[in-house]
Amino acid sequence: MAGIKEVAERAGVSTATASRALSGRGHVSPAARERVLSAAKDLGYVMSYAASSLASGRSRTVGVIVPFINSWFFSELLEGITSALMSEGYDLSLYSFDRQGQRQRVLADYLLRKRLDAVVAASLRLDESELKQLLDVGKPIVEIGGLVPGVPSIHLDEHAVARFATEHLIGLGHRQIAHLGGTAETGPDYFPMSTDRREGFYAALRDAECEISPRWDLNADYTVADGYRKVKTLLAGPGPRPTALFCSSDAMAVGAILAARDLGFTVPGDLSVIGIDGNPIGEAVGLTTIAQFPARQGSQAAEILLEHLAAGERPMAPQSVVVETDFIVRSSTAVPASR
Amino acid sequence: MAGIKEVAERAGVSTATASRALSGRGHVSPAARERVLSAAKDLGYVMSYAASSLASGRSRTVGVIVPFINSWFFSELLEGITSALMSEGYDLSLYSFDRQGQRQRVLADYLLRKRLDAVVAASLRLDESELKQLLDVGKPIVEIGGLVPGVPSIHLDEHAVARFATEHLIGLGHRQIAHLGGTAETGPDYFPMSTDRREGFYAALRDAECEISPRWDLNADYTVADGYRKVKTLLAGPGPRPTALFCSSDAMAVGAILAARDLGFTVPGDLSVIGIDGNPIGEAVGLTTIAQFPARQGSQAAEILLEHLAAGERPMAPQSVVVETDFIVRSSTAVPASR
DNA sequence: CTGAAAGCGCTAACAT
DNA sequence: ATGTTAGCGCTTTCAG
Repeated sequence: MAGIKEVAERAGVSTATASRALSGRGHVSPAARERVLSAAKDLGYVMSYAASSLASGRSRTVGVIVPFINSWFFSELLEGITSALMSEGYDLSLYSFDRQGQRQRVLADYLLRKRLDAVVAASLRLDESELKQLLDVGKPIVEIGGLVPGVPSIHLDEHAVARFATEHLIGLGHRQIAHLGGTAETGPDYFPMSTDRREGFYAALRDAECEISPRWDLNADYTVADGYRKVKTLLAGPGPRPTALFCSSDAMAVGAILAARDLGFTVPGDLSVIGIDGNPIGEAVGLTTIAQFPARQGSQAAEILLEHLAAGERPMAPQSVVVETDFIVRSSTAVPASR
Repeated sequence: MAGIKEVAERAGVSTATASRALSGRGHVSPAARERVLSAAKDLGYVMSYAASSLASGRSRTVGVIVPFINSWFFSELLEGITSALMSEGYDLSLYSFDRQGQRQRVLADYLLRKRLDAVVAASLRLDESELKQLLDVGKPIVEIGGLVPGVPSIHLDEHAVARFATEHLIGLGHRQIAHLGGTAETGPDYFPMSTDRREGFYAALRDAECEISPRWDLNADYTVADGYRKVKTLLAGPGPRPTALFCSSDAMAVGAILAARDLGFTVPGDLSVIGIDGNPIGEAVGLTTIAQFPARQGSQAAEILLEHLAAGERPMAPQSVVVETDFIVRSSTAVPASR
């Protein structure tokens, strides 16, 4: 297998010039560059990343940490990050942990050493010392969907979005509105995702002086199945029923709609349902939702990092990007039936 | 930042011994090992993977190639691969391509060079020359869900599974059975996923001498939304309706059930529906399905690779593992209504 | 703009 | 069991 030495020889230049021509760093005469490039092509030259990385300190690899992969949001996110990274020739190293000392190992070993040029962390909860470590090492990092002081982040305005969704229901005339949020924690490693949404929801309720009932505050694990279960229990139970339901995710909202239908209720006739996400799964049940385009968030995060890496070593400005959302009105929300 | 040299010094041994103690390769006296390990801990030593990789030719990184990330099957797969890899301290490099020369670049640059120790390819269609390259380089590789001659693979017996599902419907008394398969291609890079399932379906139909109608042969893109659309068109259209429907994926089956319900049909009363996957999304609509546990497939693939890497360099035996499935009967299938 | 040469930090013979 | 030493293949000063 040909190395840079063979390429240089064939092109009649030194390995230094070959390296410069190949990497695009430093000046090389057009003629020399041309010869190097074609020599490389002739020989089927492929750079050794290990060697390059050892010598230069750059690895052309970005680490991505997610709480789990199999969820609509995070897999879309990954999709976006992957494509942004690949089109710049960067590698993506994927990490996901939720138990044991894996967290320590990943954060310490992988992030702190030359292995990674940058990190995108989704919902990752960094404590002070971890953050300090990362910043000390000078690794660019961006958070998606979580706030860590001092770290650039991309996220939606959870509070405002939840409030907006709730106000949509209120605007339609609903006063009895239930809340289906995410289960509190994904463990200590990651941010709970729906805390701010819950607050936005209640803020809207309070402003409109709607009744607030703890019986109408549900939590599920973000899946269709659990949303179905929890909402079925609520609707089938005794006591007054809400006329509308706010869900922290579309998947749970779909579960909720199916549960309502199974009990003989109509949506939106007997129950209006709104979700957050823009998960296509909602289409088939006509779910009204607020779309947040996670793939775009992912590629945006990657681009910020890539730009930073291209520009050089100055520390990252802790910018905070609030992503745009679309309000998608379908058929799951309507004015409440008059009683 | 401390290197192996400092660690060796502090432990009072040579770097060679330190290296051996740290990596576990070669013999080191318990005493020396102890001293090295504690010196490493004291200094917060973290190995440089670039250097290690350059010197040893091993990168402790496994490449994973998937057609896309955001689908239940592939993200479950990834989940399984990730956890198997992480628990052995391996890194996972994620690739996904569907256009441009990315394919070439990934296959040539990444797989052929020292960057990766092994590869798991999901549904990846390798042509002869690519395969030859990979085998020449001696990189262990396992395919999931696709057959490439000479490459070890993990997959279900698509034909048998589809046949089994179809025979379940036939066994209930159905004779008018429609087929909802996957759209033919994901591009030239990957295997179409449902070809064998389609054949198994028709084999069962032929054996039972059921009628076969091209009008009842649908294709969708594996999503709930598209399944919904296609089935709604079928059921709302003129002409005889099937009494049962076989779907190549649970997501499409869910779409089908929702479409049927929206048209006022009951499932399974007017239409029995069966899927393949074991996607939890089917739970909420009572979908009968054949579960295939992709996460398990992923970790199995990773374990095969890891074992091979641990054992040394002999070429991989092109074993072919057929994964187990579970038949999960819920409420979407029943005997046809007598007409 | 180009070349010579000194490493990057670790591993693996080889020798002891 | 341990130490010595020669690289792994590339990048990057530093001279020219």
